[in-house]
Amino acid sequence: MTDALDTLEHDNLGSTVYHLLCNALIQGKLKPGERLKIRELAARLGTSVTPVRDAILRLVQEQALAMKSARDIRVPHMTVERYLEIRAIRIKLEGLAAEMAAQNASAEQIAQLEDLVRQNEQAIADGDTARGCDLNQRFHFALVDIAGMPFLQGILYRIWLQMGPLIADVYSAGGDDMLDFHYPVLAAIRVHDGPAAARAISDDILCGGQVILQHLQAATAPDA
Amino acid sequence: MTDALDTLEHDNLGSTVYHLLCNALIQGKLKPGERLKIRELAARLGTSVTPVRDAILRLVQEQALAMKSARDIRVPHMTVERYLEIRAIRIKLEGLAAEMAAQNASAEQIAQLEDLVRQNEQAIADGDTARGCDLNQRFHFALVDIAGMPFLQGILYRIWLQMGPLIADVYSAGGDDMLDFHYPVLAAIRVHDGPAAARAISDDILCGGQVILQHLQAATAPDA
DNA sequence: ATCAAATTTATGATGCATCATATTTGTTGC
DNA sequence: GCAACAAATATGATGCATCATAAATTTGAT
Repeated sequence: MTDALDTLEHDNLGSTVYHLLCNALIQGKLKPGERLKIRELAARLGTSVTPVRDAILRLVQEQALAMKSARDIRVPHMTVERYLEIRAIRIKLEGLAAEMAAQNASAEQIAQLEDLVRQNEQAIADGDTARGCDLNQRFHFALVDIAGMPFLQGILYRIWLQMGPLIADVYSAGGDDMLDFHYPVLAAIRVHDGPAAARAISDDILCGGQVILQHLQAATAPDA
Repeated sequence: MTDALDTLEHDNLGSTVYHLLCNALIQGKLKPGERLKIRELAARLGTSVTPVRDAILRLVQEQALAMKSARDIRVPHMTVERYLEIRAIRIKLEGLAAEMAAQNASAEQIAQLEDLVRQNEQAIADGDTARGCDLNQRFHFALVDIAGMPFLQGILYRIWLQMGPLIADVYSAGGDDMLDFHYPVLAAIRVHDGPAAARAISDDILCGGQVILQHLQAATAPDA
C-alpha cells in the first residue's frame, strides 16, 4: 500500500521519512491536534532536518498535516463539512474504481478479495479492531489496484491519508460492522457487474461512515 | 487560480517557486520532455537551491514532473492510457463539481460564468488561441469554485497540472471549438439542474478532448 | 582511427550553520 | 500581586558547503 505513490519515484531519504509519516497517519499513530517538530523527528530518526523538512512540507501541501502558523505543524482535526466533501469525492472515485475492477477482475484477483474478507471476519471474531480497520482499508485499495488505475490510486491514497487519524480515533471504541457492506461489492465483482459494484461501494461509504459522521457531529456540537 | 492549493498554506519561498512552476506548467511554458535543473532555476530566480528543491520535489511527488533517474528531472510525456484514466476521473469529479455548482450558484456567480464565456467568444473572434485556452480552463475552475469544495479544487488543480503541457502543445495549432460545449453547461446551471450540468460537463470533456486524444494517438503510433 | 580507461564535470542528496521570529520565561516597577 | 517589558529559548526558513555518483570528456594504447 505504501508504494501506491512512489511507483516510479526516485527514493531519497525524504521519501522514506514521508512514507514513514504516511503510515503513522493512516494507522492512526498520530492523533488529531498532535504537534510535530522537525528537529525532534530528525533526532528520533537519526537524520538531519533536511529530509524531515522535505517530508513534512509534502504532507502539508496535501493537507495531511496543517501548518497553523510558521512554527506550528499539527495533525489537523476533521470537520463535518470536510468529511462530507471527502465522502462525496470518495463515492465518485471509489465507485469508478469498483466499476473498473468489476470489469477487469481475474479469477485470481477475486480470490484475493475473498481472502481479505475472510481475514477480516477472523479479525472481528478475534475482537481485533485495529486489524479489522487495516483490512477494511486494504479491501478498498485492492479494488483500485484491480481497476488498474495508478493515478487514481495516488489520489485515493492521499484521501485516505486525511481519514487515517479520524478513523483510528473513532474505531478504537467499537464499530465492527463495517465489513457487512463488502459482501455486496464482492458479489457484484464476481459477476462482473460494474454499476452494481459502484452502487455497493457507495452504500459501504455512506453506511459504514455513518458512525464516523455521528462521532464528528457529537464532537463538534458540544465543543467549547 | 494559483491560490487553489494554498488557502491556508504558510507561504515560504518554496511555495512561491512551486506556484511559479505550476503556472509555467499550466500555461504550457514548459514543454513535455524538457529538463529542469535545480541550480539553474535557483540562479535564474535569484534564490538558493533549497526553495527550488522544495518546489521540484513537490511537483515530482504529484507527478507533474518526473524524475527518470536521480539527476534527470523532466516534464513528463502524456500517454494514451494515462490520458484515458485522467479523463475518466475528470468526468466523475468535474461532474460532481458541476452538479454542486448548479445547486449552489447565485445569480452573481452565474453572471460571472456568462462573462467568462463571453470573453472566450471574443478571444476566438480575435484568433487568440492562448487566451481561449486560458479562459476554457478558468471556466472549469469557476465551477469547482462555485461548488464550494476546496478539497476537490486541490485535486482538480493537480490534475490540470498534468494536462497543461499537453494542451498547450495541441492547441498551438487550431482547436477553437472547445467553447461550444460550455453553453449546455451554462444552460443547466441557470436552471439549477445538477444532473444535466454533470452530463454537459461530461460531454465537454469527452468531445472537447477528442482532438487531444487524436493528437496523442497520432504521436504515439508512428513514433520510433 | 577506434575504443576503453581515466579524469573531469555536472547535479541531486544531505547535513548543518545561521537567521528571523514567535513563544515562553523571568524581571522589574507599580 | 499584577502587568508590562525584556531576555532567553524554540523552531521553521534559507543558504550553502560537501558528498556521491552519473554523464561527459579527454587521453592513450593498439
